[in-house]
Amino acid sequence: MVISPGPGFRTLGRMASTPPRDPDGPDEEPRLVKSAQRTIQLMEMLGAARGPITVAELRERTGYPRSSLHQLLHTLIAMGWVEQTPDGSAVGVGSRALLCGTAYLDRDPALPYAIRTLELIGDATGYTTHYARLDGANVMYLATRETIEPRRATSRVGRELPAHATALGKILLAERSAGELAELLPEPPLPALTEHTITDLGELLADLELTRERGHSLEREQNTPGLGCVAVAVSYRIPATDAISCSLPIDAATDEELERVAGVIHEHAAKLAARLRAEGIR
Amino acid sequence: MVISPGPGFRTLGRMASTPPRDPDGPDEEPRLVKSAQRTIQLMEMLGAARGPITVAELRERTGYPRSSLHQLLHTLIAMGWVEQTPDGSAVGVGSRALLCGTAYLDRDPALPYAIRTLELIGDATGYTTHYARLDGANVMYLATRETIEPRRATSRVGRELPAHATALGKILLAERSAGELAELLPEPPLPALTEHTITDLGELLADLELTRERGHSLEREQNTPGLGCVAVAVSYRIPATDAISCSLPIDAATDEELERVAGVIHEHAAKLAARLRAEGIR
DNA sequence: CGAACCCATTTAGATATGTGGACGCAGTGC
DNA sequence: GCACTGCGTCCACATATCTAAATGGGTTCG
Repeated sequence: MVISPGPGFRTLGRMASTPPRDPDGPDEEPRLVKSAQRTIQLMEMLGAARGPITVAELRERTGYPRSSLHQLLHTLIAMGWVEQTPDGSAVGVGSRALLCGTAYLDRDPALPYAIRTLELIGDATGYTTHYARLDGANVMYLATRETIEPRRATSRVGRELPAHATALGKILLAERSAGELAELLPEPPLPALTEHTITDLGELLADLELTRERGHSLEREQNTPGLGCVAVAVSYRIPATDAISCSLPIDAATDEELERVAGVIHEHAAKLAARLRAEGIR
Repeated sequence: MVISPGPGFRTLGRMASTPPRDPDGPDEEPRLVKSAQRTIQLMEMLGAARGPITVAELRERTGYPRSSLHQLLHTLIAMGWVEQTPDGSAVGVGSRALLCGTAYLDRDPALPYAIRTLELIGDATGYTTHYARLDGANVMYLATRETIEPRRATSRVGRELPAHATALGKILLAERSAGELAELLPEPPLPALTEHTITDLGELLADLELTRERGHSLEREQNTPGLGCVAVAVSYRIPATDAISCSLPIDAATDEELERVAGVIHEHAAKLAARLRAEGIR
């Protein structure tokens, strides 16, 4: 029961009750559900961790009070979205989360076509091929067609890499206006994955301009030592959100070879886009 | 990192798989968080759907009041776990959920070894190979090594199929005692995926007995028309939770060929299990 | 052995959320 | 054009959750 205070004061606690929030964001969200937010944040934190992490560490990182955290974890464990290590000392993402997350792939009508295209490109070039989508400032791998030597480290479906450090990302960034880029990209300096990653914004913009003229994007060891990449956008949306790439061992990544591979990808990507448009997939 | 399959759970959570719908019993639920439960149930419902579904349909299936559902959806959309179709009329699983869910795969120390084993078996047999784990009454596919002709329909990582309808599931069920099976399996009749699926419990138990004697499990068109399967357990846990299978076109699935393939899987599965035990992966 | 510490759980009061109904809008059928 | 229907949003109260502090069990160290 709340005693309504004197004149002028009708707030219950809504104004003063934003302790752990961005004080800079002036845009008030239309009342998000705190428990739901925390639930999701917990899952994301568990997902971002290398392996199982202890409850104490979770508490530290989230700042949630002990009892609140325990209640949430109990709920998530009961539902199979969080699992405990056999000794019960640490927690990690559970199998139900995998089941649900991969449903994202099923939902995507473009993917079956994309996968077929990857097969064709893989056969034609002999290199590992990827299909990815721009997700904020990152690219997310949606499908992979490995060659004999699997490079699991970088290719797993569902993984994200910074867009500016990948050929896939750069061809997609090249479709955006300067304003969109400013909103999309993180504050410089851009994070570096290798010593070749472009970290300077001006340099990136110049590279994007070259990419636009060229029609495909290139990258040499900018995200993974020993690998080079060439990517082409799949234009079934404007701006394009999806792209296809081939990864080459750095020794094979000569200008001529990259050019040749780019041609192959271009051809298949154009056919794929035409097919998607024709199927009404937007 | 161990899925606790039914029994074997420890202190924290009780099994509470359903929404709060039985107030009659002596419910000693350790107070699950309602918003968190709903959040997860929403995600699971979205994940189980074929594609995007309308809010109205969600409301029908969940029974949540309109305003509550909208608040939750807003929260989930703001966090990227739910996405709206371009016209805003329907919702589906978002990309962040994929990112988080696939982290389950990264967390599993056995998987890198398993993937290498799949490559070897795939090369040796020429068939599509799967690595899967028992998850309740289902098997969950954790890794796949496709051959040229991808059978995406059944093989996607993260998907689950009823254990009794798959070779992978049957070899794992064969490791369980009658009591465990009774707890694990759904009420008969067992759900059928094809006309060949075993739906009778007695028949299944007889098949499991044969499987035990044989050392590997067999299946012909019990889950997918046109496909047969043979599977062997990976014994690095007791009872085994993981298994490896090969899928053969039904025409190729003669007794002799299945026997030959089983031998190959057996050999590699034994090596894999030995390696996992030696690495201290339990 | 005991003190100090860390942790999961419990509790009661302080907040945040859930709920049903009201409202305005848009599409539909007559 | 109008009533009807279904939807998303808003509101205020009833309810559920969150929080901080207290509790009790376990482990570590001197």
